[in-house]
Amino acid sequence: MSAPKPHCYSHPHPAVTTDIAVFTLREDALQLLLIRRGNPPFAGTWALPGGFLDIDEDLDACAARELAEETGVQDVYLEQLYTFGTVGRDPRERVVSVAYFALAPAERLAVQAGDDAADAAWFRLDALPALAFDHADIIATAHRRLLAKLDYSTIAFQLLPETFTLGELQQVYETLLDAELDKRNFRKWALALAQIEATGEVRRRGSHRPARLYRLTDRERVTYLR
Amino acid sequence: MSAPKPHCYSHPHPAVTTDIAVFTLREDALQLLLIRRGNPPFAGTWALPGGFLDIDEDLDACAARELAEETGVQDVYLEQLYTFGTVGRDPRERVVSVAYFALAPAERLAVQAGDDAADAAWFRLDALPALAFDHADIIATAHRRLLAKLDYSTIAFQLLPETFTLGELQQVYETLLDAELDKRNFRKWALALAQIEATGEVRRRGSHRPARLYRLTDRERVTYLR
DNA sequence: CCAAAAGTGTTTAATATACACCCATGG
DNA sequence: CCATGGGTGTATATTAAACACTTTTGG
Repeated sequence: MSAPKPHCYSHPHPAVTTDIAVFTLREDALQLLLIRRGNPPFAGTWALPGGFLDIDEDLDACAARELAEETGVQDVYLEQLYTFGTVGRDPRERVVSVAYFALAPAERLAVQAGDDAADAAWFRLDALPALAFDHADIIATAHRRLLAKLDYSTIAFQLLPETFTLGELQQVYETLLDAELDKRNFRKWALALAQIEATGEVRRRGSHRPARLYRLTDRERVTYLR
Repeated sequence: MSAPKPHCYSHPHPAVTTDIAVFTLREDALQLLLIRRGNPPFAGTWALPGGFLDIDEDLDACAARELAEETGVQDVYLEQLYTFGTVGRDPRERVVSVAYFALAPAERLAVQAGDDAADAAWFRLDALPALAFDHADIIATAHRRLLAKLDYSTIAFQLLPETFTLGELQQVYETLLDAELDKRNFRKWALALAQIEATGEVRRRGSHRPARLYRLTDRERVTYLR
């Protein structure tokens, strides 16, 4: 039943995996992408997408590949989060997992279960199911990091499509911070960052004044403030 | 010549190591602890202390153990930094290194080469020797993180002994920031943090007014500001 | 008495917060 | 014409920065 084991070392080696916490904003809520595990351990349980590092593959590449294979999600903002390696976190063998977190606008996310995953779906962060391994810890760490980075980086812009209105940007911050912000102060702040510029276009949506569209000046780049 | 290789897996596993960047303040400069490698690869070259993860050992424990074994340094503030896993960063085999950074007051550091290390010594951060592997990258990342954390945490207090004067605290910040700070503003800020309290004792050193001693209220704890 | 670091407040500038009305559109 | 979200400025409060002299000690 067991496969041949041709990869031998003079001292024991842990396995190395990546796990990815992908956040997006859907239905005015912060949501997280999970897969339902198709194989043991924890078969049938929801988990972060992720998997084993190929021996000739960089860590970032592994995260991007596993995410694409298991969920169909590609070309998102990916950032290394923290490495989880507690003994016993995986019942099969010693596994050290390099966790990533990812952000993407909901528009760009065509999710489809693949590969190892029986299913892939979005969950509101405030209504997560039971999770495999220590993935609840990883998610908590990722969420903390995301909130901390709001204060001193432009990371939240990664949750918006290429062009967006100031109202949409404000909604992103309001959802993430779970707080209402003053419209005039927010706009002053956002424009003073000098990270966005008007495209010159407007968006007409609904029966009200059209909204000016903006884009990042330094496209797809997260910059640090202060 | 080669050892037996009794540890076999059905797919190839990278090796996992920890490397530790220990900072201290000595001679009014930020200094880093390096070891001279005793064995290939890079035998004779300076490198960060570190080594292979034991299969039943947590990552933090590995960092603490390797640091103690190779340099004699114990009981320092240790924090996971970033995981470096570029293919080819170690010529022997695929190695993923979970890097840590550490801070300690110079007083507590009785450095002695051990184990794998032919020598252990402090280097000013602005005068580092050639380094093994990608350790120059790790050090640069650690230094960036240290400076970033100055702004929003009490991490710098880890570079001071249990009791210290406000003048010493100011020197820590001035050295790290490479800038002069206003004494009155600095003291106002430090006391407003509500992280330190006067011990009631004073220190007499040199022919001038004795300085009040302070300690952290929440001892050995790094807190986040703002 | 001299040198050296410790200790102490006030004024000014910069930044952040509070707050209310008109605009342009679709239906 | 009305409902809806877009767009705009000023006054106040808070926080940060600039700045100089007296104190205590050892030698």
